[in-house]
Amino acid sequence: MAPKRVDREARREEILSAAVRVFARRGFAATRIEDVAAEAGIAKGSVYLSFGSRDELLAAAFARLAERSADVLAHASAQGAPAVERLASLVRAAVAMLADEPDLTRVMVDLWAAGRHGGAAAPLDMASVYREYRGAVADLLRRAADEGDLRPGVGEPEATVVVGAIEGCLVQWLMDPGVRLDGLAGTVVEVCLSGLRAEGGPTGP
Amino acid sequence: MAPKRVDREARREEILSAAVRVFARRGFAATRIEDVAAEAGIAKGSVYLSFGSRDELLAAAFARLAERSADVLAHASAQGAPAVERLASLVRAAVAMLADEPDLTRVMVDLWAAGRHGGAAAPLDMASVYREYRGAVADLLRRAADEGDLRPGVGEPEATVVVGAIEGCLVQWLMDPGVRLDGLAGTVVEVCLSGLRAEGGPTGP
Amino acid sequence: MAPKRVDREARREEILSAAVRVFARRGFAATRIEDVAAEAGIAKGSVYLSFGSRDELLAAAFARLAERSADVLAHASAQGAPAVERLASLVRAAVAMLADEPDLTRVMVDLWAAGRHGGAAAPLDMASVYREYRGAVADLLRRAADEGDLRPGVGEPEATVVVGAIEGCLVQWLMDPGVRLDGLAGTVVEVCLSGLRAEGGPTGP
Amino acid sequence: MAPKRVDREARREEILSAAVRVFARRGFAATRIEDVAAEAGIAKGSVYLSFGSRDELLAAAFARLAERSADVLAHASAQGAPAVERLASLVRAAVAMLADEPDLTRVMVDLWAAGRHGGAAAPLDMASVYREYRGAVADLLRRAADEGDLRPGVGEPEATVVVGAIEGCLVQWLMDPGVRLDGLAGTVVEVCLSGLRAEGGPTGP
DNA sequence: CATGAATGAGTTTTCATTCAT
DNA sequence: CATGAATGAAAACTCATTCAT
Repeated sequence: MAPKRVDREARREEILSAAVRVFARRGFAATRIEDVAAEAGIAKGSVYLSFGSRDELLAAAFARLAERSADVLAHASAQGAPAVERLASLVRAAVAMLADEPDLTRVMVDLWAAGRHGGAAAPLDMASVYREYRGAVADLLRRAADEGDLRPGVGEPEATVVVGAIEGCLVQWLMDPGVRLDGLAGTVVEVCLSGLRAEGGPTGP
Repeated sequence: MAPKRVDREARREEILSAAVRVFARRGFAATRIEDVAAEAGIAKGSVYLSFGSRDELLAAAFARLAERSADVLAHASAQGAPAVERLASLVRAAVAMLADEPDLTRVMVDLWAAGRHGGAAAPLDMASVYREYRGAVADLLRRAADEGDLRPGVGEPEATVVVGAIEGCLVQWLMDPGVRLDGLAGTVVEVCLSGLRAEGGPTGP
Repeated sequence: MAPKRVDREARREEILSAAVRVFARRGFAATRIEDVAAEAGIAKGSVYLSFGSRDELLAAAFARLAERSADVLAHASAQGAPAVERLASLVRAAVAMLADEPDLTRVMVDLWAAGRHGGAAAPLDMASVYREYRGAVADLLRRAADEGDLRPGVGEPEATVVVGAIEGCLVQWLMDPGVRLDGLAGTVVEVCLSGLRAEGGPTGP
Repeated sequence: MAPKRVDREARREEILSAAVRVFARRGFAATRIEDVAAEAGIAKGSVYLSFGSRDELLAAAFARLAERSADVLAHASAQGAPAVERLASLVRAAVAMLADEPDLTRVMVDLWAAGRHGGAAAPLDMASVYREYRGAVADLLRRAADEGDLRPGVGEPEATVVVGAIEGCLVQWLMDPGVRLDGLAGTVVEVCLSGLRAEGGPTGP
């Protein structure tokens, strides 16, 4: 009976992985349950032994992403280094996570679409995920300011831009795989934290 | 014949606007031709007098967006002011365009989704749109560096981040309307161009 | 627009009639929407222009039956003749109605089945139909007793048996078409009202 | 080997009883094999060790009913009392049987439905059951007439009405549990055999 | 041109039945 | 024998698209 639990869960993961691969390839909208089954090497009906509906597959993909995001945030909050560095680490970890799971990352756009309207079942609370990212980043920004490494007054709006920079690069990569995600983390840190202006150059826009 | 052309075009625009409104509300996936017709106050079949298919409606929405983007870029390249300022103007114009057309902006996520896979007819060349934005921004970044306002060596990667910052904030707003787009442009300019580091603070990451 | 209403209604009736024919032939459980469409000479999807679901077809059949029943009862209550005679008329009218619509009558058993459990949509309030029949019969029984034609004390239980006699003969006809419905009304009246006992024979069981 | 046979048979009966309970509750159409298995406390596949198919379960329920009916008829034909009394006994026995097995009785409507069309395997020969009932009743009616207790000329048609009265009351009870089956037997006997007309009242309709 | 009824391909979902463990 | 995961046939229902009026 113990193995049952394991098998059930393992099978669920297998199917979900297959689903994520197909979603990444064809997009959620164009993916039929049968495509997922074929990718997983099982019969159509078997998908329903692990997932209640097509939408539940997308919800599960979201859950996987949310879990990865939570991991990233958990690691980020555990250190004792200067806040700027911890912030840089957070950005790097977030990008690394996306790069580690390119298929899940490619599904992101479908999660956004499903998050905005609702496929009944799970509301896909995308909002929370970003809220937590922003919160963590804003917190580190403020600490870094306190530590004198960033200018005073930074907060939520700046955090939105930092988080946005990552997601926005992601969008460009999704639309045009020619855009590289490689150096992304470094560039984001550089641009957002160090700034682009010349040493001694003008301060404001 | 002239009025015919005008009428045809006007009707097409009316329907497209109706479609964009519904797409913004329900999402493209959940929008049926009949919903668009109802929103436009016409009969289902009449939509087909202006658009060849459901996908063509989305393609037209994309075209509208692409057109607005082109306008933004056209304006940006016409001035004689310092490049940093022109860059700031470009960011502001891009954000203003999105804010001016919130419904079209809300459809963006569906355009991204359709851009990534093939919605039959028009491939929705999202890639080009962002490529042009990046090109324009990268160009201005380099000029600004030449003019001594930004540090040397800035280019495509930095442009990707700047463009990404805008799109990424947009994503957050789409997921969570609580996020404000108001001051966005200013913050993006501030963060990306001026940088967040304290005056005299550390230079690199 | 007026013709629209008529056409819509006429089309609905046509489809319903087709459905009743197929239900009578194959039974509701074994009838696919496509069978109904084929019988009506239209396409599957067109059935859905008039009926929201398969169950709605059965509900509509029930409505038709309920309507016919109401007609029967309405006529029965309109006369000035002696109550026994009006009762006999009621029985005859009820049987005549069933004989007039043999297909609808054959569907009865499916309506009973659906009435006992519920195909969501319409609860198929079979109970009311029989309640009204019993009420009308009980009423006439009491009047006839008052008029001295029937023994005193007759009421609901006897009405249940009278109504039951009709339905029960129907059941036997449904199971075995060899059973004739022809003289049924007469026999029911004879058995129930006049009784089977010999003149001057024993009174009670 | 003997115990094997017994066990097999006992298990079959257990499952059948479970099936009848579920059929009574949900109706045959809405009952899945899994529901039956759950009610019987066994696994889905195990049902197939005793029954070849879902329809066979219904057929078995029919067989159980047919068996009970045969018992009723067997007892009825064994006595030496006056035919009217034996007839009254038969009616009472038939009603008592139904009252003893309310779930099986509730399944009746599904048996009727299945009897009228072909549920594959066994044709559920409902017709015979009623034919035998009618035969027995007609026989007793004729004897009672011969014995001078009922008027001459009674036969099949009257038997159909007597049998029908029982089944028809059953139908009303099925549709509306508020209808009581308690005094039913007595009322049927009273109405059909003694008649409702006032002593010395009019003879015919 | 405008309409909306008609069509039928396409999908999801269910569930009886099988069979390896 | 018992089990329940796996299968895939079957059906309901949807909706883009067409076209007669």
